[in-house]
Amino acid sequence: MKIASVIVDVATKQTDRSFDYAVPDKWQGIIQPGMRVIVPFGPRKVQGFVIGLKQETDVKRLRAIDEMLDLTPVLTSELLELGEWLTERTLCFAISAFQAMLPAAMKAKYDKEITLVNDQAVEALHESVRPFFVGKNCVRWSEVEKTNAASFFYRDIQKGLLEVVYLVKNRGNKKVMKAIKPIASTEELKSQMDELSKQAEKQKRVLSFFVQHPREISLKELMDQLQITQAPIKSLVEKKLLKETEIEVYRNPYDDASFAQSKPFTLTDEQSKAISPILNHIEEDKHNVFLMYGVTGSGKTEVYLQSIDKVLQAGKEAIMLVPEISLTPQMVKRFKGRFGSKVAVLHSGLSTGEKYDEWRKIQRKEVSVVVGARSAVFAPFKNLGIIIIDEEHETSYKQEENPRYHTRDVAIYRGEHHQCPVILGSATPTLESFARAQKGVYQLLTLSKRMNDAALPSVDIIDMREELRSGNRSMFSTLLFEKMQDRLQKGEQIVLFLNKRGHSSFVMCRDCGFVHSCPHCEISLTYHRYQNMLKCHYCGFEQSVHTVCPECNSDHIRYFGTGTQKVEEELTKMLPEASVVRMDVDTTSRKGAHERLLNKFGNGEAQILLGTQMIAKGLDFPNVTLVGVLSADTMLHLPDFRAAEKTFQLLTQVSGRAGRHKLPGEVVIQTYTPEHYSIQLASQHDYDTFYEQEMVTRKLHRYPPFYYLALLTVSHENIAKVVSVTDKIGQYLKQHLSNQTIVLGPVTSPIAKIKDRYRYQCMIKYKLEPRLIPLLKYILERYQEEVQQNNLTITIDLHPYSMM
DNA sequence: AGCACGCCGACT
DNA sequence: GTCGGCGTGCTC
Repeated sequence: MKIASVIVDVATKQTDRSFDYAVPDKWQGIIQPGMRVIVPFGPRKVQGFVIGLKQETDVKRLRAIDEMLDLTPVLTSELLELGEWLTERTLCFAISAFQAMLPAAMKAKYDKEITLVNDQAVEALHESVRPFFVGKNCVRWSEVEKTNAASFFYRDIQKGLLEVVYLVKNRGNKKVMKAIKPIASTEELKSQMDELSKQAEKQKRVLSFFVQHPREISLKELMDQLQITQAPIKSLVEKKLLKETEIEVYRNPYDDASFAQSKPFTLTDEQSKAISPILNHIEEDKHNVFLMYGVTGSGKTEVYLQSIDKVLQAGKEAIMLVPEISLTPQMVKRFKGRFGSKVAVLHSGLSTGEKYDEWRKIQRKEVSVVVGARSAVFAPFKNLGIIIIDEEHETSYKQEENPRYHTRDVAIYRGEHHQCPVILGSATPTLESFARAQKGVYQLLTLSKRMNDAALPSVDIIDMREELRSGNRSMFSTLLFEKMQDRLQKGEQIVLFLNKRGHSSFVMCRDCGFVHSCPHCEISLTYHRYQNMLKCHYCGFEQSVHTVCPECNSDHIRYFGTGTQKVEEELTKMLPEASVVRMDVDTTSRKGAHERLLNKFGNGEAQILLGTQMIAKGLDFPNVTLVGVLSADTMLHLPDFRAAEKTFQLLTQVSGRAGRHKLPGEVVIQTYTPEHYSIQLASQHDYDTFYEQEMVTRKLHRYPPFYYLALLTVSHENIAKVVSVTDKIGQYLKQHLSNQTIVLGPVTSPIAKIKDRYRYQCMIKYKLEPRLIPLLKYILERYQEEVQQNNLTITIDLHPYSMM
């Protein structure tokens, strides 16, 4: 095969196809589909993926592959096919699909180097260029860019004094260690040993070591073991008896030794009943999707663990997906405890290099279980036996950038390919999944009882309007405050939940109603007390706080709404004896902060854990007996048809943090809309009724699971442009789609402007619309010119999770 | 996306 | 007559 089809790393519509390259003779039979290569592309060099090999091409001026980046393919044939499927299904570029399947470390970085053609050229260089070449003959372009000498460089390049060299670099990569191995036979080593002079005592020791252990060993280890320095080893290397090599070492974010072995539990009757169809499917290599609907604390994890165990016994591999694993070191502990070094962990808390190392372990077949977040669904296993998605309803399973895929869809694709079961687990399944289970598309498995016969916590709903009327203006209701005092006295722990970070949600002038909003985004600024700044949570804009209103000069500036910072302040005032751990994006952004904060709470140093979304899931602390939800309605009023569902899920998940062990748990939910069914039903732990009721609403308003959705968003700096383009697209869709399909809009996005760009959208609701994808593709092509020239962007999200 | 090429106005 | 601005089109 002399010709390779390559997808190049240039994410544009025009280059979203394969380009043919000649395979140099030296790589004939070595280059395979799924490998990364460096190819010349126009005047520069880019990274690319080989997607196929062939003998012939119509291309007249073939160029040759420049470099091979991999010795074995990084994408298996299954993943190459999956990439194609993703491209089609999410309307993304092929290159984006491939890159999403690999760790970020494998993405190329580009740079240029400017080199001197010859030494004499220095004299002729422009005077502002010459200083760069003192004592060296090449300069990084990135260095030049920082200065204003760029144009003089161009001139000298044109004059032929300088030359441009394009570089393609692999990012942070393998970490290697020096190692030593014998290259002579054991006999030879022995005889050489005798020939050494008496003074070469240390060299003898080294040789005798390799006679006994004729294997590769790291230099450091060898030196430690024999209590010697590098010198004697070096001499032996020079004598060509030993060889210095490099071995790949893994950065080990989780030290395997530190995980206590955990033994399988005996399953309850309910668990055994749930697991048996899964085990059957594993035995018979059969694909099916199971929805494991189990209340919080019902022991879903143990079912996962034992299913995976079965898969490993069958010599196959397992993928375990969790929403965001850095949140649950507890989960990692359980998996490492059960499966030890067979487990790789992939999540956002790891550095680029660490992620790459974990990925390499999978590729090199050194592990057979992966525990990880969304992207771990692409783990390059070849013999998959099961895929499990825990907390199936979590929104983080949907990628909100290209390719906009849902982990569940990818998991099912791979499950079909490998003929293995896929398990979706949740206490509050998405309506889509539960409806499919009801229809028999998925097989429903139910766990209705908590482990250890623990009761579900009792829930009190507090009407905050009543509190206000009776004169309580604090953010804690009387009941919640009393209960908090009680727990502190008993030495038990409290979790407080509020899904708003920062201090206040908006700042308003009470005289004229002026609200501080971001000049680049149509959204109010949030006050951050710590830095005493107003911040935009969308674009990062910051400004200092005015003491007088910029509109009317009044000094009646008030801070409305409550964020985690404000609650923390209030807590230290009202309960000075309690130690509080605050967890939100602001306190957990630094690496390892997450785990540190959780440990502080876990080992009892703090009594109160206060946090946003991120503390709602997966945490399991036996001493927590009270959970307070400070404001249950913040989510309910978002412009999102899933608002009720998300509220229900969140309240149920948060409540589930209480009383998971011996001590009974209590939950206090504070709200301004206590009558809302999602709040009422969450307090009664009644998913089934919630499902019924929410389905009625969805049917009425023609939302999923009754209809599929597609969201098309157009953005541009000029509002008139956005409106006219969106309008044209809307018209076109309305004309060409079936009359059962509903095209809504164009309307402004929920956030009308982000980073100085106006945003309009069309929503498409459809049941059966085979022409939708071709039509959307056509639209993208049709507006390609404008996209390129005018900086217009069109984003299409098929099956969106967020309407923003 | 980059990058070259080419056309046009402003200047030595 | 030359430099540098930016619109246009191509990359196997």
